[in-house]
Amino acid sequence: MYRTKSCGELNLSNKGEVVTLAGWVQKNRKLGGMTFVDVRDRYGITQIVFNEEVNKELCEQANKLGREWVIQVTGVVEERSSKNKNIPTGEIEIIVQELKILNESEVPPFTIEDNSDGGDDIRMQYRYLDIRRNPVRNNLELRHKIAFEVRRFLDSQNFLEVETPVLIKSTPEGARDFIVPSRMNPGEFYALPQSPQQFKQLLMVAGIDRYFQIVKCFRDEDLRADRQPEFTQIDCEMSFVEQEDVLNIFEDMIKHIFKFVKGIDFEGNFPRMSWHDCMKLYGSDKPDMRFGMTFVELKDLTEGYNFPVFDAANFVVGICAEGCASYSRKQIDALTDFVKRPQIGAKGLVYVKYENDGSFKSSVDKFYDQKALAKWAERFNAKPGDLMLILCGDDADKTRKQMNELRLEMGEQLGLRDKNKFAPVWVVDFPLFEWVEEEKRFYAMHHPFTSPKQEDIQYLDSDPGRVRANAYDLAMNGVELGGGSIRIFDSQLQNKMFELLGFTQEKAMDQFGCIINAFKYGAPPHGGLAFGLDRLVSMLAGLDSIRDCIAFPKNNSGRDVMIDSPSAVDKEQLKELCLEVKLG
RNA sequence: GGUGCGUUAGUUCAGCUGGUUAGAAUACGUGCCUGUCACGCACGGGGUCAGGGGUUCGAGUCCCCUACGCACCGCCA
Repeated sequence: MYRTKSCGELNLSNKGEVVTLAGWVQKNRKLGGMTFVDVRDRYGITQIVFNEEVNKELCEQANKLGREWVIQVTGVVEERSSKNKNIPTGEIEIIVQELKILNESEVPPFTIEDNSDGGDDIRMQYRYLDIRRNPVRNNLELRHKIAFEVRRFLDSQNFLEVETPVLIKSTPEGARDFIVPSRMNPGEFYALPQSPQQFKQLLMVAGIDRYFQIVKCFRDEDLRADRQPEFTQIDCEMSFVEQEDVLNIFEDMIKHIFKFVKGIDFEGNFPRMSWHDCMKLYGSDKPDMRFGMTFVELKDLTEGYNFPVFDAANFVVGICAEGCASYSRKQIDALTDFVKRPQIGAKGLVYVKYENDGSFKSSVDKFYDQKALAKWAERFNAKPGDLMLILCGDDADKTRKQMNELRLEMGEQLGLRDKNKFAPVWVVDFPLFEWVEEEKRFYAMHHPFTSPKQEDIQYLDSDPGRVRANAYDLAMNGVELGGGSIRIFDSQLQNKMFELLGFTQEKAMDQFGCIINAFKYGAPPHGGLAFGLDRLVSMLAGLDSIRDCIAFPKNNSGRDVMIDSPSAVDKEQLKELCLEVKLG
């Protein structure tokens, strides 16, 4: 037996026991004839002591120990004469009788401590050392707990976890597929699933009326701090349900996770907001509801004052930053630069300070008198001391998007984006279609199986852009945690959708033939959703990047710098696959 | 495909307007130190300044290209 106790569990109640511990050398402190060594394992750190006067040979051996050597020690648990209140085992230490070096270690490239001196790059390259650190391991433990609670909750609700294949069929709609060549079928390829969408719907046809799966999904698109090419979804589908049922069950699931993982109770039900209102008030379909500062539209109030910039724009929108009238010229210039960055692309920023004496001071004083500005302030519901920030543009959607960035930046600056506060919102009534100008055609905003709202079916032909879908997202703190929809289960309506999306019958059969056929055999009404597990974990852990809660993540260019993938393959392998690589 | 920032010791960084031998902290090594726990003290080793090209009497510093990293835009049904 390598150990009788872990390095995190001993305390005064174990005084006098003879124990054996195994772990890594965290630190070696020599004080003259005495040597203290911290031994670390997954559970904690325990101090072991060597004394030259008691056993010189053992002490000399201890002095040779280097960081991250793996050792096994046997000794007696004793009360410390000077205690360390900062760690759970700080009241005891082990008087070592036997020391065995199980393995030596090279000096690690960075320090294995909570505040490591290593940067992201080198920590990813040596991720197996990084995971020895508490912050990273804690994230993995939290991830485990969340996945565990998801299973516990869904099991209690009669959901069945079913595995679906990873080698499936490529469909050109949506994100790019990762493709996998088939040796036994030369010239043909599998695709890795972007989601198990079709399979979970087929499971509904198969009578598995409550399905879920915690499953890897793959999308060959560019990465972000919150996007990895392979990521994990909590994928769910239910039969004989309406939107209301789905929202309620999964709201309960999210509440269950927060309660049992973090001890957080939400007050009442999650608010719901239509997609249209979200865009109008927040300029985003994943609004950060931790703070207000909602959009106020001003175009009508700006007209008739010969301010060329606003007169030339179709759309004028602003936010009111409470108590920010004291912002300096420098601070406002910085905000102007912020919105003018190419990523945001605004031409400029108009400000109006509502001074404490009740007067207004603005960047457009030349055009608007105090009376006009007072009317603006009224619409903003502004108080003396507030700062109004205004953007304009021709494209209302684009301008709202820019204002969204500014709103989030102001929320950040004012400390309103508290990581310990969680503000969920169900975004509902998404449009069914999205017009893609470059291709002059409609695309399914969610996916082609999403059902239109019953009352909007009448506009399918005349005004497709007006049709709303039974689709929904759960947003929290400005992050899209998940989303889904009620699916079409009527073959005729499904065919109509394919037609509107520009699929010929042949193309629809080629890509979705299986599900079209399956729906001929008694498809139940069904719907579902999927949550991003990585995002959920990062949210609960307060992380800025989902990488920090993934054991072995990929870097910005989709590379695993630890195992150095992707990589070239042997010519023989390519030959077997009938493939030839030609780099442009 | 694009934009911005970055690349200097094992690591994290500083290095000003171009000017002697490129610094700090930490890590590492050696010695001292009997209650440390971010131990302390002393000494020491450690650099292709990402790579290439250019400007200059002179480049870590300025310019261009390439590579890599991070953030973002496009993209992500």
